[in-house]
Formats: sequence, structure tokens, C-alpha cells
Amino acid sequence: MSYLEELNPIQRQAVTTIEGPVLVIAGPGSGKTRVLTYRIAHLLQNHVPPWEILALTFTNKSAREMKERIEQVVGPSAQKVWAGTFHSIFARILRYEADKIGYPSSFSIYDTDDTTSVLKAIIKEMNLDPNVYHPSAIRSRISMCKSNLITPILYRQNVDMMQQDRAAKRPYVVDIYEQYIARCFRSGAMDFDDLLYQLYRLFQQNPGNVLDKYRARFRYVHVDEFQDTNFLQYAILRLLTKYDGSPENVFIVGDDAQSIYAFRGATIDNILDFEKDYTNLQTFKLEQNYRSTFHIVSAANEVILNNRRQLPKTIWTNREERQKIKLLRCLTDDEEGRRVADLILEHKHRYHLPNSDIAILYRTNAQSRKFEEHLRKLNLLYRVYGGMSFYQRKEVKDLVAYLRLAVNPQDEEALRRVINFPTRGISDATIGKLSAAASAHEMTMWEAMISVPLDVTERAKKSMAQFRKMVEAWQSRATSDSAARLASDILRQSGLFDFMKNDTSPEGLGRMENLNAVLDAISEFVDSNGPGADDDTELDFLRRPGEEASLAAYLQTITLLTDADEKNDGTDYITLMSIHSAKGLEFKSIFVTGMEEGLFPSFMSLEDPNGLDEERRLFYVAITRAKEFLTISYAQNRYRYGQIKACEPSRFLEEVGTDHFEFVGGLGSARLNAHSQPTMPSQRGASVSGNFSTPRRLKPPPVPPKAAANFQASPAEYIVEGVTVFHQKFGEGKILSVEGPAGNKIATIRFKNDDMSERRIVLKFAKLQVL
DNA sequence: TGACTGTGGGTTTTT
DNA sequence: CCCACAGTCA
Repeated sequence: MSYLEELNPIQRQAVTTIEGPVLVIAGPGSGKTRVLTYRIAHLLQNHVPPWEILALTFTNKSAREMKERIEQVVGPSAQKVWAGTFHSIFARILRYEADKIGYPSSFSIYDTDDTTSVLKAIIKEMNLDPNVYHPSAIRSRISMCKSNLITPILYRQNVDMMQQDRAAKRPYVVDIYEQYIARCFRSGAMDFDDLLYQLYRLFQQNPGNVLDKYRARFRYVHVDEFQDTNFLQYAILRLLTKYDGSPENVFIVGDDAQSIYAFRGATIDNILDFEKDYTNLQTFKLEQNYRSTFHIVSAANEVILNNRRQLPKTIWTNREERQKIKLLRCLTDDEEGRRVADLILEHKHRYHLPNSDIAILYRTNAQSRKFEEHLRKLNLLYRVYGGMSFYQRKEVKDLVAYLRLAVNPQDEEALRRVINFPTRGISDATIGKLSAAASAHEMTMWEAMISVPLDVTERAKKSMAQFRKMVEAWQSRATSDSAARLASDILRQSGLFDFMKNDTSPEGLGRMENLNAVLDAISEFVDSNGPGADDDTELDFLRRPGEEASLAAYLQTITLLTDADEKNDGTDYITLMSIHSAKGLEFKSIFVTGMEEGLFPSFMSLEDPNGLDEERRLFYVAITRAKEFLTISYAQNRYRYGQIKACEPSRFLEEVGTDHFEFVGGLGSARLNAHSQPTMPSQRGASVSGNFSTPRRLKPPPVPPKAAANFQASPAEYIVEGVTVFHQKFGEGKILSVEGPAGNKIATIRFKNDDMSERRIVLKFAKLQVL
């Protein structure tokens, strides 16, 4: 029982309370994951069979980590615990039970792009204006409905919602919603919300007593990050664990202060409801922070105090004081990028940090570019998360669409995607007729292709017949043949391979590589999930041999992956990600960037106190990711929509006591100007340093006095081709080239407001400041 | 059919 | 500024 000794008394109590409902309120860095994993390990040690244990998380990554850590304590039986994301576990259950609610077990999963594209098609068919019925806005409204169990019928009965739609001049949203549901169903497809919603329906309707089966099976249920669950997720949890005679072994872990998904329907009410619904509840509060040093923990406490509603708790640490929080004031977003990169380099040397100890966090993904630029200049390796995942790339989606079609030909989105790609003589006009026929008969395009005679050319008919034959051939092999072989045949027979192989550009080769990577991934998937992967299947009624290795299972898995789930190849890189994706992670050195009003907090939230509180929690999450070094930066001017805009420092900075900050030297190295008297006056608000021409001003003064006051020459090594510099006499200019030996370099510069087109300037003498 | 151009619109966060 | 999309041309 040595693992119990690694826990503090409260943690140990929580872990060893194995009967009845348990709520663990866990502050950042308080050993939340440890408690969760050790609790499961403890169950296993006490002879609870692994398949009776369910653990639900939000990301694949945390599920994987959890499994690994359980395995370290109890060995391989950990792999049989049902640990995964809500979406992936539910997809798996739905795969087994699909027929009970009228879906094929090989149902497709529509990702956000698929969903949007279905909505676009519906909007178009209904002759509605896509500028009014903005597809992505409709998508989020539908998503909101599903997450709150609002069916189209309830929608129509809901006076408020109907009123909202009328007020927004889009009274037909509910009709789109209805159409959308019908289409998805016909196509044998579920979107992300359906994976929860349809499971709820299944459980609620309980055909064949299916719910009782799962109740009996999952006797120990765990939920991580409970503060991020939405109404629907909680409803499912309740169905599963709250009933007459239930042992109510529900173990939930969360922190209201880290709730950052309210915008997606997560609600703190779930924690409060949990206390009401499970009356035997035992609550444990983990308040000791083992992660971060003093200034970081204190700053976090001070900030979160400004939120209105929260469960009372105080996070404390007995880790030593160490570093203060570095605060970087930068003139522009570009300078922010440069200085963060510089600081990282310096940091690495001074403290011998590997790249993997460092992360740059930001509010919006678009901010990554500046950092990438400057990290590249310093030859620092980095990886950006939150971009397009592997499976979202066009070529991969194309191949996957073919695979989806082989498994489920009703999949309309897949069909649309590939029916004429690569081109096979089925024109847009033909596709339009096919689609219209399908709608008219309330069937899928695939069905229409089979049974509705179309008024098209013989050539088009022939092409369609050929296409059909090809897909049918794959379809007949989909369940019997090896997924890997089938996929490889599909790549060739579809014409994708031939289409791609002609492209020998570097990008083309990369795309080809990606396709091969999909094939490899399928082989690997089959190997690790195939028959024999599990030796006591008969005890685990959900594991049917072979089923888990099917092509359908693979396709359903990959749609739920994000780029955070891609394997890293062991290289040592700096992490760049949004704060949202950093939730649950920790790094020795964290940079929280872009701390400006309107950016963080986001301008979308400025009007709304709840929104602001959520932004504040997000800031709380951001700074508590840091173990030892925390650097916070903001820019006074930032490009937005291609134009430079003056920015105020974020209000959140004022909420941290100045004694936790160290103001770092550099160009804008005054104190935080919002609440202490700036040592350099006139850096606020609209007084954009004049070296940027504001769009409305026709002729900016040639030597803006304010910029001159702030002028600080940059070292010669920063002056390289392509950078923008400021010269005290000539103003803003761009470096066209740099030549000559080190120490005696000459730069060719084009200044914006200068009669001469170019000037050659000897760097040794000239004072230039990189902007 | 594909490649190119202009324009219009948009930035919050994600399974 | 950056992207997606519609429309035009070869």
C-alpha cells in the first residue's frame, strides 16, 4: 500500500473513501490527478474488476495520462479500466447499441466542418440568406439546444427563444434545426453533441433495458474537471448513477475557479446540484499547492478574489519565494514577440532549461504567429497546438471521406466531398439534381442515386453507376476484409493516389506522406485493438473480438482526436498554445502574453460580468500553470484587422499586488502604467507612438516626439533583412538587405516618409531601433 | 476544369 | 491581415 504514503492526509482520505458519492474540490497544483489515479488504483487493489470502473475526462490526453499513471501503480490491468473522454466512451457505447435507436453501428461522426457544411446546404435549399443565417452561428445555437436537451418541439414551445429569433430577424432557425436533425439521422451521422445527446436518449428510453445493463456494469464512476461539464453531461451521469438501489459510487473532481467553458454550456450549477442530488456526499478540499512558488500562488489568489461567485477556499504553498513575476511592457505586438523569444533564450542559458519546460500561452490562437516568427529567428524549436489537426487536412479528410463512405454510404457529407474528386465526370449540375431528388424524396443522395431516375446525360449516368459500383465493392469488404488492406485499395481505386502522385512539389510530397501516414495509423490501430489484444473478453461483455479493430471504430476514433493527441517524436520543443488548451498542464516557465483590454479579457466579454468572471478564471488558469517562472507581457500597440491599434493593459494586471511583480527592463520598461505613475509619461491610450502612421492622418510628423523620447537603439545583430526599424531622423523603415563583414555591416533601408527610395546606412554608426 | 483575382467578412476559447 | 468564396478567364 505504499502509494497511500505519497498522499497528504486529505488526499488519502479522499482516495480511500470508496463507497458513496465523493466531491473533491481541487485547487490548481493540489494533486488532483494524483488523487484520481490513486483512487482508481486503490479500487483495483481492493479487487474491484477494472471494467466496473469508468473514468470520464475532457481530453484524450488526460485520459491517457491517467491510464499510464494507474498502470505504474497496479500494472497492466489498468488498461482495462474504461477511461476516456465523454465523447469517445459514449461513442463506443453507441457503437454497440446503435441499432436500438435506429442508427447503424458504423455511424459516421460529423466534425465541426461537416456540420457547418450540412447547415450551409440546408440554408441554401431553404432559400435563406446565409448572411442572416450565419452557418456557424446556427451551429452554435443548435449545439446549445442539444446540450440543454431542447428538441425542436421544445424549441417551438419556448417563447423566449422564438422571440429571440424573431428579434434577430431569423425566425426559421428552428426549421433549420429540424432539417439538420433529419438529415444527420438519414445519413447515419452524429455530430459531437449527438454523442452525448443520443446516448442520453438511449438511456432515457431504455430499450431492452439497456440502461440497467450499464448501471450494473459501471459501479464506480469518476469525472475529471467536473466544473466543465454541461447540463447534458450531468444528466447522463445522473441517469447512470442516481436510481433506486444505486451504490452512488460517484467520484467527481473539479475546481469552480478553473471553470473556463461556460461559453460552451458548462455550468457551475452542476457542482451545486451535485451537492443537492447526492445527499450522502462527502466533500474534500485540496488547498495545498505543490506546483508553484509563492508569488505565483499569491497572485492567483489575489486575482480570483475579484470574482463574485465561488466556493470559498484558499490555496497555499510552502514552496520558497523564489522569483517574482516578470512583467514585460512592449511597444508593439512584434516587440512582444521579440522580447519573449529573447527572454526565453536568456532563460534557457541561465537556468539550463530544456525547451520542454517552457510554454507561451495566449488568449487567441492567432497570436501565435509573432512568437513563431521570433523563435524561428533565434533557432528555437517550438510546436504550436490548436491549429489544424492532422485529420483536418484536406488530403487526409478526402481519404477519410472515402473510408467513411465504404463503411457508411449514407454519409452525405462524405459523399459530397468525394463524388467528383478526383474528377470523374459528375458535374456540379448533376450533383445538384441528385441532391434535389434526394431532398424531394427525403432520402440520402446515395439512395437517390440508386432509385431515382435523373434527367442527366448518359455520360453522367454512366459515371455515377461506375462510382456506385466502386463504393459497393468496398462496402462489401468493410466488415470482412482487413481494414488496412481495404484502406490501401481505396486510396488507389478512388483515383486519389494517381491524382496526388503527379504533384511533385514539396507540399505535394508532404500530402502524399500524410496519406501514407493514415494507412500506417490504420495498421497500427488494427494491431493494437485487434483480436488477442484482450485476453478475458468474456468477462467484458462490451468487447467483442474484432469489433474494436474495425474500420468504423477507427474512423469514429480519429474524428475525436485533436492535434494535442498527436504523438511527439521526442524532440525538445517550446510549447505554444491557447490558455484553454493549457488547462491541466504545467510547465516550469510560463509566458502569459497579450494581456490587454479587449484581447484578454476578450472584447466579447467586456459587457457581461459573467463573461468577465470567466475571463478572470482563464487568467487564473494561465498563471497557475507555472511552476517556477512566470512572465506576463502586454503590448501597447497591436495589429488588428491589419491596422495598428492602441491597447490598454489588462485590468487583471491591476488585480495583482505590485509586490509580486518585477518590471523588466527594455524599451517600454516603465511600471505598469494603469495604476502607478508611469516613469515615462504619455504612453497611454490614444497617444500611439507616432512612428506608426495612423490610417486617418495623411502626413505623420516626420520625427514624432514621443517616439524619440522612447528611443532606444537595438544592438546591431537585430538588424537583419526584413525587419522594420526606427531611425531618429528618417522615421520608420524596412531593411532591404544587410551586407559586409560583422562589425562593419551596411544596411540598405527604405524609409516610409523619405524622398529617397533607399538609403545605405553603416550600422556601426547609425542608431536604429527594431520595431 | 483549374487557376487566378477580387471582395467581403471575420477573432475567443474546443470535444 | 488572413481566409474563404464567388466569379472570371484560359
